[in-house]
Amino acid sequence: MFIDFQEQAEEMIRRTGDRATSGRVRILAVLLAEQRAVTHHEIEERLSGGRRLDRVTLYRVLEWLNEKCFVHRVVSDDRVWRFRVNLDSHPHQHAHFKCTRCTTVICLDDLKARYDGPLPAGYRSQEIELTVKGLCAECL
Amino acid sequence: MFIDFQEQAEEMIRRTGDRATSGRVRILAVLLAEQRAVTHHEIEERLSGGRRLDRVTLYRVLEWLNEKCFVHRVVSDDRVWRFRVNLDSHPHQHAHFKCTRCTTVICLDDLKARYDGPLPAGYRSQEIELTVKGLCAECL
DNA sequence: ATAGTAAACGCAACTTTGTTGCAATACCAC
DNA sequence: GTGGTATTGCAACAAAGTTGCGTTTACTAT
Repeated sequence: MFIDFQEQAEEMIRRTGDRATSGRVRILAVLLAEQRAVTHHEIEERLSGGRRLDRVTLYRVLEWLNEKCFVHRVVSDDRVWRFRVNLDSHPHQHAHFKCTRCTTVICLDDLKARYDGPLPAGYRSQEIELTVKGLCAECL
Repeated sequence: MFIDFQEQAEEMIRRTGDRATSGRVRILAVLLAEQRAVTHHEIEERLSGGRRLDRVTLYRVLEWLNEKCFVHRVVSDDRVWRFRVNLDSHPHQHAHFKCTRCTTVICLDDLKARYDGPLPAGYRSQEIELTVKGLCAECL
């Protein structure tokens, strides 16, 4: 098990063959340390300590991490993307839970989102997005 | 069955007791005529014929229609809200299909979105949002 | 260790989507 | 028709994300 997320992040990034820049390492480390889907804004806050990192760079790194399948995007009704690391034991196809009070998003790993119902003729399903909205333990 | 959506829209609105303004009638008529969830932008286009209608008014009318349960919002990963009329036979809790090529959104009325799996202890589910993404018959 | 080079980055400006405050207008009741 | 108030239109703002371009940085080859 990795204790140092920074180190783990760097190793993951190097394996892609692309450059292990300080921005990529720091951002992925933040995501690895987090247990839930975090917004662009939340990542920015957690990075505020070290060297300045531009908003745009953060957007581009997140897009890159998504391409490399290190993270996945979570959509929400507040029109803000959230990002979460894909651990090995974390399949891409799964549901999310969003608390309607504190807006925290977690992944429901236990469940593989499924849709077995009928689609109109000629339609083909590629991916499922399932969000359960409600109250988390803190807000209940 | 109503042939004139304008007329149907006006009647629906009058029953609320609120004012039947031309904006509300026209917007609801557009939504009644449509068989799918449409974006703010698409509604604007369909209204371009008549008198000028401000963007802001459109936003406010859509919010009002949502409050009155005449329409419901559909979330999507392009961060754009879509709106669809709630016909009587159209329960609020249902799934949506979004074509990944033409971005058209339809409602999967046959299916009542359900999530029976486990939530973490202390969590309570209020609402489900299920979107099936794939290719529609036109784009396949 | 050093230099060359392409990939990333930072900055500034822009776009899209949606919101707010306030004065002007248009519904509806009378 | 007249008047009061719910809506509207305008202008300005806000948040989230994107694009273009010159500068810096990380890797590669020496």
